[in-house]
Amino acid sequence: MQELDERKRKILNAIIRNYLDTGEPVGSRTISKYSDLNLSSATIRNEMSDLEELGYILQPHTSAGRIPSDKGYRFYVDNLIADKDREVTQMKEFMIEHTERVEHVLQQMARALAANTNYTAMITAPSCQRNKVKFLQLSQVDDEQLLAVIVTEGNMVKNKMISTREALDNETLLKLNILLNSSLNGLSADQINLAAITKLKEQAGIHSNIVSDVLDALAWAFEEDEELQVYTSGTTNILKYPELSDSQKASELLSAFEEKKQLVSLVNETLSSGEQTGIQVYIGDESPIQNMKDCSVVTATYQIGEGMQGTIGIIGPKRMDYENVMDNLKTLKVQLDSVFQKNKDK
Amino acid sequence: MQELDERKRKILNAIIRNYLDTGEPVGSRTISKYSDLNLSSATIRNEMSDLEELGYILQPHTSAGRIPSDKGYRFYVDNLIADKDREVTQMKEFMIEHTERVEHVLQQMARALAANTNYTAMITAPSCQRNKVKFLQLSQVDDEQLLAVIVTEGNMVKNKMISTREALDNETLLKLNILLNSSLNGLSADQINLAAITKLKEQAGIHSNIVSDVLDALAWAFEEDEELQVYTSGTTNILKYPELSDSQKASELLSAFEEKKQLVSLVNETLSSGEQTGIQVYIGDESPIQNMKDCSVVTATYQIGEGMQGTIGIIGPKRMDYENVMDNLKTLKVQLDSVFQKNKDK
DNA sequence: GTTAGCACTCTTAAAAGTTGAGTGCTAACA
DNA sequence: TGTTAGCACTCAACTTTTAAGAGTGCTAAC
Repeated sequence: MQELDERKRKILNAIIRNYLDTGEPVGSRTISKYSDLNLSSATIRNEMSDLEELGYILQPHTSAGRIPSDKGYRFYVDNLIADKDREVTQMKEFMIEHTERVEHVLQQMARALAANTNYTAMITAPSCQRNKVKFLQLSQVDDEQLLAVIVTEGNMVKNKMISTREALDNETLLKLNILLNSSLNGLSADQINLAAITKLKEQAGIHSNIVSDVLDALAWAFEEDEELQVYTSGTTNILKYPELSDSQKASELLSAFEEKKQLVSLVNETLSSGEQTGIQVYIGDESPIQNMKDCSVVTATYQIGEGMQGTIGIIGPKRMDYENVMDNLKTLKVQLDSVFQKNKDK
Repeated sequence: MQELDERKRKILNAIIRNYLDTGEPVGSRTISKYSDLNLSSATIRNEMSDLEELGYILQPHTSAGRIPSDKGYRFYVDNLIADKDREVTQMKEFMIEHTERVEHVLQQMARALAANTNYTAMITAPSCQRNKVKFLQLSQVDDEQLLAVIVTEGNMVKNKMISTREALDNETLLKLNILLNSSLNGLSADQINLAAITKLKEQAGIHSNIVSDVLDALAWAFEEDEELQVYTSGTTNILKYPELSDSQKASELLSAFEEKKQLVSLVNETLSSGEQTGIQVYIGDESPIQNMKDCSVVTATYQIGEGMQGTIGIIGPKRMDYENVMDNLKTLKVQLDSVFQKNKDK
């Protein structure tokens, strides 16, 4: 029924674990001694030969040990990792009791994650696509400029300058603010449709052009959010792994981290994967980002009610410590969930 | 009178220019053929021997060509670079006509600079140390949270959440806003002294604790500004230069770029150097950042009236194209000056 | 089915040899 | 006195050789 019997699984497991440790191809003798199978190296060799034929492991060259193939890693991730109960990590101390700027929390998280794992960490701010406006305010900053401040449910603060022909008087401003708040509060981006906009403009009367600008600002804020808010940390960690640190590959990878836009496709892929509760693992070519074909990427989404969600990701060599990484991600995911939940309850 | 006669200067110049091109030690024969001095390699050798004794050039090992020493580069930068008139670069197109968020402008600038030079670029936002408050507003975001929005003269927007025990009514909020604006507008950080604070609190009456929080927020905003607002681009460019791209050095440098805090000392050094109009060049050990002892750093400050200023920097190998870099910086400096000036005039 | 043994392969590291750019020095020249 | 040609010498970098070691596949015996 199964492609791999118990013994083959044990051997594959042993090979991969060993390779994760050392980064060196692992030979039959090593397994024979290391594992609790009590088999001679010759027997292991036979099994390895089978495993290679089945595509789970491969030889970098004749008469070298074996290394896991992408398929091998995949099997490992799917079947061989024990789902061990995770303890609370020291990350907890980064949790902020009082409401702080979300951006800082995320940057801290990324830092902790990178330090914990020795790989590269990325975190995106919760996507605002279906996020709700909590508070909105226009202020006259100087004669020709209005400042629009937008606060979302998740306590993200956005602001945008709006140029105007001339200053508005206080009363008008007050009215506009009341109007905007009463009309838009509690609405998410996709709830602000044409009908709502038309009605709003109608009510604004001669100031409908300002309303227009505010809506633009709103759209811009949401959009910017989705495109750019990616926090990374530990990008230089990849230099620690010889298989990634040659000039060519390292440069490509680091550029991808610097130009955060590229990371967005990773996020989109993760978000749209349906697998929203668990953890996503992309091994080698499975990754949506071409530059990362020599890496593995592990992602998780964290969620806040109402479909608002963000992504956490770890990028490292294929031989990353999947168990530890997945563990870390799970923990962080839970914590982020609860942080944002708390803020929301307040 | 001069330590170096005309011929030695020419030879030194030729050596450095050649080395900048190739990155390889340059030998006597090369100079003999390449320069317009019409001297045999033997003569050049004699001169080189002198130059070495004087400390301007050095040999990586016996029987290799010569490379410039830090002192050599220094002489080159100070004396040998022609101060050519710079044309308008394509950077102009990044100039934003309408008032946009400063952060974006700076990030764009950094990108352009890095692309232009093939080195790493950094730009700091104008320091707020002596920056003035232009506008300040408190808003009740929800029952327990106030949002303080601060806009400075340079159109930097800062915001900070303030937790309160209970919601304030509209009228109180209005009064507080008026009080804060009338008291603080036009003041710079160092003008908000104890006397001003005491008076302000007095006027705030029972809400003096909120005023306290606002002042904290203000201090925090200014502080954060100074510590973190550094935009970098092209960090991976250093991998293009073999002398910097070995794992060890590259990793140190890239970490410095990632942890932007380290770059702050560079800024402080530059700002406090007095040399406010021109361009500062740190060669090798001259750099205030230890990690950069194998690099050269070129910085410029741009200014906005009232002592508000920021820093632009280029980090690259010692054999960077100083002429081009200094040119780029000068151009950008002028343009930044004018952009901010324009915003201010508006 | 498992294991021991052996011949064979292939990488890696070290050693030895080769090359060539570049120097320093000396002696001759203008 | 400054310049140049010539030559012996040095040293990094490259190539080749050699040796060692890890690991395999296969066969034959248990």
